[in-house]
Amino acid sequence: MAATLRDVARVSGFSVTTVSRALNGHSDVNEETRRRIVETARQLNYVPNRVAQQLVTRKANAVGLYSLDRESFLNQFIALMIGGMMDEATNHDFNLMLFSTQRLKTAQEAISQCRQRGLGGVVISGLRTDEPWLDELNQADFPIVLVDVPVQGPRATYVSVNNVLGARRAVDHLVSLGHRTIGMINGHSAAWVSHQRLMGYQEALRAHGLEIRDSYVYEGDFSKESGRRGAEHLLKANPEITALFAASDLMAVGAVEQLQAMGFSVPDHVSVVGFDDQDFAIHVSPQLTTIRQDMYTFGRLAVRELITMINDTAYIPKHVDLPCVLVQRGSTGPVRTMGRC
Amino acid sequence: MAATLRDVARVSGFSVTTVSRALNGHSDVNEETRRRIVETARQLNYVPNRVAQQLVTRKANAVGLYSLDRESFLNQFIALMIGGMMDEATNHDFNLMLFSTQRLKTAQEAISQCRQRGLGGVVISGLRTDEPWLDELNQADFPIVLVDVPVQGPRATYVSVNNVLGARRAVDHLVSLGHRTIGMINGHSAAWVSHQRLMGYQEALRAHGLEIRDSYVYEGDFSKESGRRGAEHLLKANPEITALFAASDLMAVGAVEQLQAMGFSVPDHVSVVGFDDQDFAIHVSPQLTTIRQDMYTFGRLAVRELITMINDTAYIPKHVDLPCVLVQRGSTGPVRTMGRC
DNA sequence: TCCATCATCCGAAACGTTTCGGATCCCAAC
DNA sequence: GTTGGGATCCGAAACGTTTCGGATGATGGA
Repeated sequence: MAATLRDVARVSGFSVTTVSRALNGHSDVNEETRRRIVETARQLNYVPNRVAQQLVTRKANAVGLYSLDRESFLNQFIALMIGGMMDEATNHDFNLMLFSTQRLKTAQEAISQCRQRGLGGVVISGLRTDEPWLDELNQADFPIVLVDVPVQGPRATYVSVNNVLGARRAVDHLVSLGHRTIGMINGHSAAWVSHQRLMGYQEALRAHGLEIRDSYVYEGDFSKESGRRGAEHLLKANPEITALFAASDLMAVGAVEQLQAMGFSVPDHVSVVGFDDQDFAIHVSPQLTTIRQDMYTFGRLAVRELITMINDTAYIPKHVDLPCVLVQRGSTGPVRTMGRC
Repeated sequence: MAATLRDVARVSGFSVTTVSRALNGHSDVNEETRRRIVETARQLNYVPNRVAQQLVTRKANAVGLYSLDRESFLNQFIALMIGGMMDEATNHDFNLMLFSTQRLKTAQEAISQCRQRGLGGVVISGLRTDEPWLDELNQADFPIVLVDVPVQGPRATYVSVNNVLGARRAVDHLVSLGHRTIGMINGHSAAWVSHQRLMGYQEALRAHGLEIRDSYVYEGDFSKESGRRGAEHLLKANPEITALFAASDLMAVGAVEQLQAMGFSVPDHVSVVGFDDQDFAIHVSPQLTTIRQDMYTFGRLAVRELITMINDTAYIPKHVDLPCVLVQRGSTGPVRTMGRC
């Protein structure tokens, strides 16, 4: 069907070897013959068979991506991240092959699937920290980049937003508005980011000389409903709270709705800041003050690190830690010094 | 490095041929020898090299996916759709290879890229109807499934939500609530879905014996801002309008915001129904009545059609047209017979 | 004249599979 | 005893590349 290297050789009158070397820009081929070979290749509409190339060079110019489940709450983020990965990969003339995390039983299985396909490396997203086989990963001999799950080895690393910093910025913002009693609605503890965000929250409180109370922290699960419950529980148990920091926009929106249902005005009575800056943050009322993660850049950096690893066997991968910024909108405001209601 | 078929042959004492046939479940191999071969394969940790397999069988068990740009307004949909594609592909033991639509110049280029990789077919999403090379696609000799762009050929088809039906359902719903003067905020005309939704809107009006007026239709561009402008323009020009149908949730949200800013209550004064059922539809106030498209199923069906085409050369691909349903929420209500305000 | 060097080209092996076309052996039927 | 046929196995070619290790001929210097 499609023209092969042999066809080009036959038509142009040179050997397969010479045609290959001509087309690949090697130096030991006369400029005139190269010209003729390139010409007949064009005429025959020749395109190299990458599968055959891959078999002999053992380079796929492609990486794997495990993703797209266990993270419904981040759906739109995934799209942005994949977009960034795609662009970075395309810049390096790489392609992306998608796998489902669904049926994944062990880390070895993921690596093995990629090896079968001849892929150079893999980025895995959507893992939980309590995954039993996480430890295998850091000593794997196959380039791996994890997303939002800490791991470090000679051929493995991870990318993440600086969650500690993000949480600190959220609290800093609230403190700068005069808030002194700040509650937190956290995500579930199986997510690494939950620990980090709690840490940032506590660091910030400490830095401002504020007291850290366990009763000010509610453990949710990133869902809107848990944000609702968190707000209700925190404000009933601690009526002095004037601001809430939620570890996700979804929970923040739930909290706002619950507060409004309880008769509080946001931000007049209680300020709320979220985390993520998802689409809907600007569609709710009031618009959500939140911490923005740049998932596009995130994806780019993940793939960049991976490709660097692939191209340079000696390269020791570094942890990529992305800054995030506060986006100030309508859900936060100065504390009411007169007390509430 | 990794064990090869030859290794298994050497260790087990059989020929490469027999090992291959044993492992692939062919009938002309003794059960006892098969057992021994499988055993040594397990011991050697043998996994078949799919690249080599692919080279000889010319089956990649993988399809391409062009996507992930030109459709920022549908970001989260893409994630759901890819999720569906992944699952369907995985069920057939297929993989998905991602490409960027960004640098795509011609249809031939897409097909050629996939061919190089040995892929069996491709699904392309995010095209515009005014793409100059759309016509090439329907007579391609390479299995193609388009998303939301009509094309039909021996090896090409498209999947789409039944936009006409969806729009009709939206209008039916409004009419059943007593509305008789219904405006529409449409998307830009470069999108095929815009034409379809307008058609459905008009069909429904006709079916209910209502007048079709051009002045009741505003052409937006799917953005929130254009929804805002649409609502303002339509209600200023036609104060008798009591309901709006927007061709996207984003425009619907914009319309609601604008209406509220103009002093109208939604749904007491004006009802609004959207299209898509995006995440944020339940986070806005009032929650959005809208037409839900099931993008997950959408992705599954796209890939199913493609794989059927790949596996059966004689199969004539069918247009897949997904039903969509009305989700009734707070943004629509009975018309106020007493007039507005 | 001879030898070294250089530019240019090519044959053949290799990558790891699948599969075509036998080969071998054994047993039953004639 | 011959034949036929089934069960079981294997050698070798093929898929479309890349690349190692030369081969060839021309050129220039000694």
